Amino acid sequence: MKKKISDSSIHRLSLYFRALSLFEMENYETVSSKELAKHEKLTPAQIRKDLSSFGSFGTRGLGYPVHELKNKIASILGIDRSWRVALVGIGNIGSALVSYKEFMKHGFQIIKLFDNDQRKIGSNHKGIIVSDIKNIQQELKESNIQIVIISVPATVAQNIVDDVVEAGVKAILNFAPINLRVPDDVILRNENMSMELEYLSFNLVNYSQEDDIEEV
Amino acid sequence: MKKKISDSSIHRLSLYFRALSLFEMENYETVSSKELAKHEKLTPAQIRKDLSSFGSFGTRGLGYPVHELKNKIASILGIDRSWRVALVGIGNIGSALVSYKEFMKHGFQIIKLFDNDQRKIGSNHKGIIVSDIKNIQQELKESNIQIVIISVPATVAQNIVDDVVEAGVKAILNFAPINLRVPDDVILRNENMSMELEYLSFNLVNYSQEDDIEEV
DNA sequence: CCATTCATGTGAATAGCTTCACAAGTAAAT
DNA sequence: ATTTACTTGTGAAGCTATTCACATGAATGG
Ligand SMILES: NC(=O)c1ccc[n+]([C@@H]2O[C@H](COP(=O)([O-])OP(=O)(O)OC[C@H]3O[C@@H](n4cnc5c(N)ncnc54)[C@H](O)[C@@H]3O)[C@@H](O)[C@H]2O)c1
Ligand SMILES: NC(=O)c1ccc[n+]([C@@H]2O[C@H](COP(=O)([O-])OP(=O)(O)OC[C@H]3O[C@@H](n4cnc5c(N)ncnc54)[C@H](O)[C@@H]3O)[C@@H](O)[C@H]2O)c1
Repeated sequence: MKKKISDSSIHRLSLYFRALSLFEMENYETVSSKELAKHEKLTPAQIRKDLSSFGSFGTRGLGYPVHELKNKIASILGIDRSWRVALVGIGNIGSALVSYKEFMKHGFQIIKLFDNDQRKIGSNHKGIIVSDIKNIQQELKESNIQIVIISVPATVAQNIVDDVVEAGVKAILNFAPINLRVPDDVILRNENMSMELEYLSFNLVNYSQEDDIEEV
Repeated sequence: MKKKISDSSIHRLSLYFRALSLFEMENYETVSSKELAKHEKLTPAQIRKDLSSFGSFGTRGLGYPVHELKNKIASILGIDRSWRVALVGIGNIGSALVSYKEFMKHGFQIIKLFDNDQRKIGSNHKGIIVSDIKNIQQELKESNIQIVIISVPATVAQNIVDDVVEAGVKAILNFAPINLRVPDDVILRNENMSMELEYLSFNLVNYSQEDDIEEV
């Protein structure tokens, strides 16, 4: 029976991968949990705990082998392979995402684009011809798409997601600010930028230095 | 002494605000924690707990007054006012963010843009003239900027953040995939889209239905 | 070869967050 | 006025995540 890995632990694995990539470029042979922790502002114990749920990768007294651990984490995260990704809604944010090279580097290949705007359908974005949203179910299946990115207005997102789910896609990354309903076997993540700005304003209002006098 | 509010609780406040806005548009007078919970896939108890750290806003037997609670949460989150925001790096993602109307609606006004590309400096984006990055410190101070969005390549992000911090800005939203160092009194949030895709691939690899047979 | 230093891996302890469960308050119907 | 149906607000319980602390093992230097 596999142990359930927490969401935060998964996210930290991404950080470790990123840090290890940098250490590798600087020709480090090994790196300790202490060094990794400093780099990503975490605690050494947490890094060791996180890694220990997947095996023993380090050497006592020495640390972790950079290259090897990086590959191991890539395999754990599933970024040692290629993922077939489609994106729906080639507007402001959609276009930015299609141009983002980092995705490709981590194995996420955007190979299909969908929109409902006649001016966009048939046009070429980074070598991909934009398909008509009408054909989405058929084309997702044909291209064997595994992950779909949603970057359409919130009002139409649920309808599109229903189609995407019906086409058998099991993983969705949503940029529309709306709580989408998907079946239990579909993994949904939301990217909500307003939320992060609101986090900042909350802290500015409630915890910034000037307010301290009120707390006495 | 103020009680420390958890990050997840702050994020949920944003969800409540969004849900209440919808309920308000549908002319609901009141809404129960149960209804809110269903809307955002949370538990009623959690919503009541979250709200209770800021006061008693509901009426037993009836629920919460939609309009009033929405305003109250807006005030708690600090989105009942206007924030002066600057954005650095008018590339793919930067341009998308400048065009994003949702930010404005929640009080985040992007009023300054910076870049180091001569072709972009002086050009007009949504009514804002792009400034030379060289003058960032002076112009941030002059315009009394409170929040800065970083959308430059990771390699130059730390340098820019150092300037931003020196100019007295206390809140930063970073899109570059790098761990930026800021003093303790500066609030930093990172928006990392690769991380979310990696979360999806992790779950596809580790928990999707097809793998279940391996777990027996 | 032995002492010293370093750093992992992991149970145990602690801290933090979520859910439970219920007393208490409100509204509406009769 | 009383009953019924509802829903809040909140201590307490339960659960999850993080940190502590140390036994264990590896490398280095004299
Ligand atoms: N622009 C941003 O920086 C930003 C940031 C965060 C979130 N978002 C969210 O991302 C989504 C898109 O934002 P945007 O700024 O890119 O908007 P946009 O209007 O520029 O793009 C939306 C695209 O979706 C297409 N579209 C509309 N209805 C469709 C349908 N039924 N089927 C297929 N395509 C359809 C449009 O033709 C357009 O190309 C929105 O939900 C927005 O809230 C945007
Ligand atoms: N494109 C995306 O969808 C996306 C998604 C997530 C994160 N990001 C991150 O956002 C950042 C920007 O990505 P992008 O795709 O928009 O890249 P981009 O190259 O299109 O844009 C970068 C912009 O920054 C400007 N710039 C470069 N150096 C600068 C400096 N020293 N001072 C001021 N401006 C400078 C460039 O002129 C350019 O306009 C990167 O860190 C990237 O990893 C991008």
